[in-house]
Amino acid sequence: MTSKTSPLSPSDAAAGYCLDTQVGFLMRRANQRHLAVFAEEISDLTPTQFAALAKLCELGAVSQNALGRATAMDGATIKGVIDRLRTKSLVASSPDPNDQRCLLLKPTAAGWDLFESVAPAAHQITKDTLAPLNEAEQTIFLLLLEKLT
Amino acid sequence: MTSKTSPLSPSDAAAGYCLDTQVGFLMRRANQRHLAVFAEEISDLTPTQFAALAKLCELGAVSQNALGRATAMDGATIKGVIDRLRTKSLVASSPDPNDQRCLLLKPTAAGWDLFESVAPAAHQITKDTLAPLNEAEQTIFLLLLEKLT
DNA sequence: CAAAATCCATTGGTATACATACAAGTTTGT
DNA sequence: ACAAACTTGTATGTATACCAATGGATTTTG
Repeated sequence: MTSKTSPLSPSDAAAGYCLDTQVGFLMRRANQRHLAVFAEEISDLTPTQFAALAKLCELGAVSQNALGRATAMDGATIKGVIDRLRTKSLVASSPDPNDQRCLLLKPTAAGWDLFESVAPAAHQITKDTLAPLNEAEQTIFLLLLEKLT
Repeated sequence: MTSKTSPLSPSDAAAGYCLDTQVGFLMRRANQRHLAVFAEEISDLTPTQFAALAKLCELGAVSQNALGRATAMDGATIKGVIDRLRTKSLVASSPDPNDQRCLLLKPTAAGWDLFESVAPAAHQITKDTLAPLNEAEQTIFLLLLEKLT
C-alpha cells in the first residue's frame, strides 16, 4: 500500500482520480442542463443576454462596465453582449454627460416589453432546472451555491 | 395586490425578478470561481483539456467522439480540445483498423506523465473549490449536484 | 497643481460550447 | 444484397468568457 507520511504520491493520486465525481465536472454538466432548459423556454435571448437585459431593467441606467460588474462579466464580454442587444434594438447607449469615459446604457421600450413578456418564462426556467430536487433540497442547494460565490 | 387566479402576470413576474438569486446566475458565478481556482493550481492545461486527458488516461484508447461523450462535450468541442492536446504532444491519434471512420486516441508518455504530476493538484482544486462549505455541506452539495445531472 | 493611479471602452487573441451541414464509412431493415 | 438510417470526423458560424494591451478621461496623491 501507500506510505502514510506523504499525503498522496502523484501516481496514487492519478489512480484515485475519478472525473465523474469532481465538482467542476458536475457543475459543468448541471449548467449544460440548465442552458438546455433555458433555450427551450426562451429562444429570443441567450441566458447571458437575458441576464444583462434583466439587470439593466432593474438598474435603469448604468455604464457598460458597471453593468458587467453587476452581471459578473468582464469588460470584453459585456461589450459583445451589449453590442448584440443593441443590434436587436433592446438596449440604447448614449454618452454620459457627467463622465466622458462612460457609455450610459438604458433598455429601449422594446427591451422593457421583451423583458416583461419573458419574465414568467424565466421563473419557469428556475423551477424546471431545480425540478429533480424536492423543495427542501432546492432551498439547501441555492443556499450552498450562494456560499460558494 | 395581485389576482390569485393567474399564476403571475408578466409585469408582476418582471417586478419580482431578481437575477442574483436565480440558479443559473449562481451556478455561473460558482463556476467562475472554480475556474479561477483551477487556473491557479494547474496552468499547463485548461479544465476542459485536463478532463479530456484524465478521461483518456482512464479509458486507455477510445475514439474522439466516444471521449467526447465520456466528458460531456459534443463532437465539435472535443475536436478542438484534442487538436490542442495533440499540438502539445500529450495525445496521439491513429486510424482504427476495425472502423475506418474512427480516430483512435491514446495518451502519449508525456500525456501520462503530465496527468500523474498534476493529479494531486486536481484533488486540491476540488478541495479549494468546496472550501467555503463544511464537510457535511460538501457532501450534500455534491449529492444534489449529481441529482441535477 | 502635477504625477501617479484608476477607470472606461475597445481591440486582439485563445478557448470553450453548441448548432448545422457534409462526406465517407457502417449498420439495419427488408 | 441493397437502400435507408445512422455514426464519425470535419468545417463553419455564433456566442460566451477571460487575459492583456491601448488610449482617453477622471480621481487620488504627493
